[in-house]
Amino acid sequence: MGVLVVSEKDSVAAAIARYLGRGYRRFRVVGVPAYRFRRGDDEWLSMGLRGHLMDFDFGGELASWRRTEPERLFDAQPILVYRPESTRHVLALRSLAKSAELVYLALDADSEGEAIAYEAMMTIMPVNPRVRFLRVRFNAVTRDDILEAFNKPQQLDLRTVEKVFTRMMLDLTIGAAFTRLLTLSVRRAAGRANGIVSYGPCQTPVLSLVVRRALERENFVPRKYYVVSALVAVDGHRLAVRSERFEGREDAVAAAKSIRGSVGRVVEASFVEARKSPPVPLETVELEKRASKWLGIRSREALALAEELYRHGLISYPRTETNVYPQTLDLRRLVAELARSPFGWYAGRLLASRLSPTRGRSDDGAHPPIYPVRAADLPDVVRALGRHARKAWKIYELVVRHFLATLSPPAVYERQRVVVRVGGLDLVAEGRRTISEGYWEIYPYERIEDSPIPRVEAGATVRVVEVEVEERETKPPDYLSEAELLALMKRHGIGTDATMQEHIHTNVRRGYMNIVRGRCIPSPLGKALILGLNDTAPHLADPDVRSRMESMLAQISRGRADPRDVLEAVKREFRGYYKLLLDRLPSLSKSIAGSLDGGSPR
DNA sequence: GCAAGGTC
Repeated sequence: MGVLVVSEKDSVAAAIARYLGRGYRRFRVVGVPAYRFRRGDDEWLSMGLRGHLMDFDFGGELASWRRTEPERLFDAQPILVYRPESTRHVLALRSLAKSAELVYLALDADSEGEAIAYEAMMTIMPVNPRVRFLRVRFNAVTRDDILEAFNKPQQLDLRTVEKVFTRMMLDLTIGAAFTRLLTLSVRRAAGRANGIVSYGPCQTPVLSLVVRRALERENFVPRKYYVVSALVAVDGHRLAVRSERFEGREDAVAAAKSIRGSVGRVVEASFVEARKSPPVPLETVELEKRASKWLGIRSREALALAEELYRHGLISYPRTETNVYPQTLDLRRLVAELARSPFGWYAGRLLASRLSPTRGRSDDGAHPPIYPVRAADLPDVVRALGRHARKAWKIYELVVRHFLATLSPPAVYERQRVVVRVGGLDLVAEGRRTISEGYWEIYPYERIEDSPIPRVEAGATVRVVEVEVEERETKPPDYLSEAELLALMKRHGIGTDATMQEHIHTNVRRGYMNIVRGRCIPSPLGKALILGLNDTAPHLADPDVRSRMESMLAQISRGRADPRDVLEAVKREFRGYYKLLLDRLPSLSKSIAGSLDGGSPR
């Protein structure tokens, strides 16, 4: 019998051939890598796609921005077409499937995988109408998981396919309708012939988060406040202490005067042991946040570098929302492998202990967390990656250190707090002292420097040695950092692990914002767009539009809603917003056009 | 030329 296994990417196709067969041969069909092996009496083939084969688009008249009124897109039916860039994979798939009797759809075990499985099935059926299809689902590309999945084949989940296709149609319809409307009217108002003013249910809420913070910062009015700071003598130590805030200078001065040269008592002295747990296994968004915060590498570049490292077999698949190691992952073997790396001094030590990894709470069902696969040093990475090597090494190092940290003990430190009361005034000193470094030793990014205060006893007498009033000012919030933005996107459910950094980048590409030293600074255009939308149809820029849409879509895969009903309901909602925009279009486009002085949309 | 989601 002839059997074909279709997976989402070449790396998985190769792994399947390796685990299911006893030896395999790699070959190419129309340039696409494929694998041949025997299993029992059967002849098996395995090939990987490159994600989706198909996409929705507007055809004919609907493709014309000028001839079609954008609002008409809400009534139109987008068509499913093959992506031009997947031609070779379509041909290869048909060629390999032509004589198969059974096709295993071994795409990733997530929603997109279900849709891609359907696309593969649609592609094969015309050339081989009698073939049987089975769906296999595994949530880690390990021998055990894959063997088990093939022992328990399942059926394609058509409801999930419908959910994904509905989302694709909605995103296209909504994105195209608003982008065309905004673009054409802003061009008219600005007297320009080019430039795009886009709207999207992910990109625009992201921009809205950035603008919101920028406005908070720019509208911030600093306020002066005062604190009494003093140096007190206690038990032969000197201790720097500080009062709470005073709104008025006179009150602070009076309080300072009242304690000058006075004697008081320690009313609280707590020196308590506290622990900081090591991080949970690494998922994409965390990698991006940490790279931005600690390495100064932007999310988009961090993911691109991680992909390079993955392609060179140095780390596991970098697009994942899972932060729990699968049971089947041999952690000890990985640590042993890392013992040969520049981090071997630490890995070797871990090997001597029992390995108990931290664990998070999310599992995307398709990929394990990001972990190092192979030991490498800087020269190895330079040989493999060439010109990107320096930054790639920093990412690799982060992945290795993070992995080892998840297997390490917590950091233990002493949290110190002393309150002295002089007259009626409480003054506080806080400090900390490390007791045991724990995972900080391999994960210095999170290390907190010691700032110990002397150990004193409650009840001890204190004498004020020096006292002064400090004038301070409340500080405006900083622009949103990229790491904060990623965290907010995750919280609001905007985008996926693989796309979050793209939504940020789309805003940069469109000229809506810039990232300067890790901070997101909106441009006048970006601000004008968000302020304009907030004035006319605020729901369009609401950080929660995406998650509301997603929860409606989820009803489809749960079998609780008909896909056509969801499609119509969401379109009706957005068409309502479209009408609101139309009503105020002249002033909206004028204000956006006005923001373009000196800059232009891209 | 529009979006967001896969993959490289």
